[in-house]
Amino acid sequence: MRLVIARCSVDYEGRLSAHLPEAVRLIMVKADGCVAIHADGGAYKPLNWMNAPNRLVEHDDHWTVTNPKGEQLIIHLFEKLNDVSQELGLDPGLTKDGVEAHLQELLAADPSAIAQDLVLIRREFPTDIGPVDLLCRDSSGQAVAVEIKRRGDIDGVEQLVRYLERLERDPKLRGIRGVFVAQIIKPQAKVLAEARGLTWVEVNYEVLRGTRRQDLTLF
Amino acid sequence: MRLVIARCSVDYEGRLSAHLPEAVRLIMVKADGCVAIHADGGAYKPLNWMNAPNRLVEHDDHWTVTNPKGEQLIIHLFEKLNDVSQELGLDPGLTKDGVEAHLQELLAADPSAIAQDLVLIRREFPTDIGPVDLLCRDSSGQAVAVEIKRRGDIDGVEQLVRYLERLERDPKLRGIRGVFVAQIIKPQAKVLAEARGLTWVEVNYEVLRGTRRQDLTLF
DNA sequence: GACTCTATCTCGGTA
DNA sequence: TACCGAGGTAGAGTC
Repeated sequence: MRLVIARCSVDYEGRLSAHLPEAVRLIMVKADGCVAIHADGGAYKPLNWMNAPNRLVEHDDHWTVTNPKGEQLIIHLFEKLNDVSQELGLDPGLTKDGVEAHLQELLAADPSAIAQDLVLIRREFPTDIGPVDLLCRDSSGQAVAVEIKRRGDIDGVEQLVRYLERLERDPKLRGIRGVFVAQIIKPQAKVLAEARGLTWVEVNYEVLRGTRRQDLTLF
Repeated sequence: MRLVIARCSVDYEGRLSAHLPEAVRLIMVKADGCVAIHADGGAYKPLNWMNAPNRLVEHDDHWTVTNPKGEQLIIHLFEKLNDVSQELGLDPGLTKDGVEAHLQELLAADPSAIAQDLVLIRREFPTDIGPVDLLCRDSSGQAVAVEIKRRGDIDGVEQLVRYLERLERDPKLRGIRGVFVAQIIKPQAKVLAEARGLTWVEVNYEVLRGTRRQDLTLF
């Protein structure tokens, strides 16, 4: 990794045009070749960047970074205040807990957290436009498609509607209904879900995990 | 801005749990207090981070970063390889050109670029599931909802369909029709738009801007 | 390679 | 402040 602190101006031409007037900034060049230009504030997103793969050419007073799509970043350097290079080596990578996949695991293990009478048929039940998170049946034998999100947004409702359209064509699933499940569901998404004839349920990850742990320790 | 290159391990507890095993990484601390931990690859996104506002406490062998929501980042430092501090000063900021907002401005100023007989009623016309980009009328007095995208995708078509459903309920807008406008519309989106009874128009940003400039200089 | 979907999304706008 | 929508979304996984 190379870290250059310099007074510079930057121009990006690609999916849009963007210009940064002259100021002191950090230019970060990683081992994979990607370039990011950071100001001294404004969270982790750089002001401008170019992902790998790309070609970086250093001239006297400016650098050009070009990627295969023809997007281009031009960095004009007026004054270099610092220039450090350091090998970091490969990173072992991040492990996460508490994302949508975990929510899905917990609910698959115990669909009654969604509705008391639900029984799981399959996780990631395939349709020709992608897999439904959970396919269940209720006590009346009715098929139920469940879409799970960490945050319930309008997109998720649309996704479930698309799946239901497909699933309805399967004679074995005729009359299938949909449940939209998330930790928090936005008001718009609730309105849309109801307008589309779906029900929605908000669940709590911590409580679910707690319940599940109890289940596991009880037997 | 402070740049520390160190052998470290990192734990984040907050919206999820995340763990980084020991390795050499860049720790970036910006003037606003935000902290980001970068590996030497994987584009511009850090492995772990904590946005401002937060409180950073440095102990001998570890740092803790806590934000007001109770999220916490703990960085264990095993070996410091580099530690540079440099004032960058305030950044004048990025100027962009060619985003959806500009397209919307241009088309609001001259809806005839979409269809010759269109007259603007309102920009960002509100519905209970969000605002429609443009609400217009045509020469026959018919209401027309316009959804504008930089890139015309299936999502945008569905968005417009949702708005039309809502708008149709307003007696003053009964019979409203929809036009989907973008610089480039994907074939799938064109097909879906037509299937949903919408018309679509591809517009050219450069030409629009040119036309508008001409308008302005002509009078 | 194209498509799909998640995200500690980030970021800006607005009520 | 919270909510909503755009993004050069990025990044991961799948087909």
